[in-house]
Amino acid sequence: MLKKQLIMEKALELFSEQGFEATSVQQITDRCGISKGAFYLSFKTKDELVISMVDYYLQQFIIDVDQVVRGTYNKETVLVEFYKSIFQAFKDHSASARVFFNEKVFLTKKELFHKITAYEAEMSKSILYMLEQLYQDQLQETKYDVMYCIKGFMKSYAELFIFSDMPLDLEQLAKSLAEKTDIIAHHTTIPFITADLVPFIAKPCEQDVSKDAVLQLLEQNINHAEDSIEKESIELLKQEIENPTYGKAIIKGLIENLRLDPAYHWIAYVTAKYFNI
Amino acid sequence: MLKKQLIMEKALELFSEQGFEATSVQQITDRCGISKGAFYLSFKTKDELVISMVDYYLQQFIIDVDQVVRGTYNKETVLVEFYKSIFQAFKDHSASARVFFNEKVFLTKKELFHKITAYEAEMSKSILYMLEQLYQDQLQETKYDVMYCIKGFMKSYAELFIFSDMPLDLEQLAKSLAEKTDIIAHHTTIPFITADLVPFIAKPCEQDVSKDAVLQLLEQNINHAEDSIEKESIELLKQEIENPTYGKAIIKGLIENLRLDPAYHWIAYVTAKYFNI
DNA sequence: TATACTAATGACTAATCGGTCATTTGTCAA
DNA sequence: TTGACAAATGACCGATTAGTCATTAGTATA
Repeated sequence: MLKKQLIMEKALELFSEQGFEATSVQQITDRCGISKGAFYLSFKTKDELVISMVDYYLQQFIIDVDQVVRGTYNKETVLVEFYKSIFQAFKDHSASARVFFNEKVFLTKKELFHKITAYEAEMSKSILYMLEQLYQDQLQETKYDVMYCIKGFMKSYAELFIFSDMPLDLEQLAKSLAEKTDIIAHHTTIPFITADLVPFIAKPCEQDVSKDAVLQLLEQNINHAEDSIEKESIELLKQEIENPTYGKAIIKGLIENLRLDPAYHWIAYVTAKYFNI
Repeated sequence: MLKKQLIMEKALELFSEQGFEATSVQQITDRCGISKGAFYLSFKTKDELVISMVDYYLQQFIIDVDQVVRGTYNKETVLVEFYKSIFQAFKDHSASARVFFNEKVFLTKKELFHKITAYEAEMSKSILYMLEQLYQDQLQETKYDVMYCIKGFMKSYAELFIFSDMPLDLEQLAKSLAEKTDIIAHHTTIPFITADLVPFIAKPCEQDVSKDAVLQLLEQNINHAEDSIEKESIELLKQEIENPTYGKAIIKGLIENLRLDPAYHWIAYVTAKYFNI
């Protein structure tokens, strides 16, 4: 498992320097200080490496954003905190941001394109949730437009982090974009993305978390679990899905058990969605 | 010359389907219905093809935007016209937009990265010019931020054109984004990109058009010219650069001669910049 | 020490790449 | 019809690729 992480990190470096197609497995293993054979013990193919990397790096990003959005109860600061966490992530992980967001190296591989699109849709949901909490009914007509503006701000200002390493005042940037977002939200009168357009924009990704998908995810991870608390929590959540027994409090507790370990963040996130918690 | 265009068009199709590195010269020539050898009669290397494509497709885009910005004198409509032309271009050339803007396939090749960055900087200049004309002194502190917002709107909404082919109301989109731009311009109070930050952001590209660069460009194209008017105009402009003689009117006239032929749009654009016309 | 097992190696293969060049094809004027 | 020239071809080359597998190194148990 540690080997996998090493490979993913070094591969990310190389991908961000040279791109995906231009980076050979040999180069990756050289930088890792391992043999080519060892690579194929961790990943069946080069493509599988990339798929794992997308999951590894984008899940973290989505989770961070969602936690800020759902964890900040102060309406005055939630927008600022949102932008701060986004750009802090761009700053800390500029290599993966460059590879996965700005380049869309993987545009061509259908499976990966859908994966990335699905993660982007997750982020859109978090943003929409934030807007609904902030502006409630004031934003009926224009909330999708405001969301698109936010994503545009992100894409545009991310350049500053991705293509240069000059010191930037994150706090000031977050304040500036929060103000812009608030201005747009309050003053926009001409929407473009209307409710009837949304179904066509919504990308081919699971709108809701399906029962089978969650069960499969839990199944996959039940064996990796070493800590007994986590193993038991996963086991119990699996049973709960197949045969609902406990109340919300217990379910939430089990999920929180998982959320404590970064390795289970994603499971916690998805399971919470399934149970609407 | 026609062969070159055929190759560039078919290559663009393949690049947008599979990406640059993943597309082989063989595939390109197969789709063109020519032999591999014939390819190398038109382009010395695969890289040279890509460089030519960047010039061919991005120049058109920059010129279109600049013409709208400088040609629309009605302050009420310039923003709407600007967005309409941008998204019309995205709609008409979604393949090249996908390849050159959204993917940055060429991020890794230094030369190409600088080229694309330079073209983007050209567009930024056009946008800034538009903002200065529209808002004049009202936008001292925040004009760079507004420009970044505009570029963000473009990047975000361009998705709709690039990743789906549903019919969209261009007029409505342009009006909606024009309103958003106007709102941002009027209400923003917290700038992020301040004047002292700009020199660091400005990318390593020729800030002003250098004399030698223009001379070289004219030199290169003097032989391609078939129409005698155009050949003569280029010749005279070259002499004018080396030895200023005529007044603005004559120079502008010579440039306009070139602007009439799409093949010389770019030369006209650059030369006009050199003479500050 | 001997045995059994897994982890790790790197030489190897078959395929594909960008690019070359001797050869063929097509098109003129003579 | 011939000869001269340019346009076009595709077999071929060396280099590189993703992926394999017989072999070796390392480690734990008996």
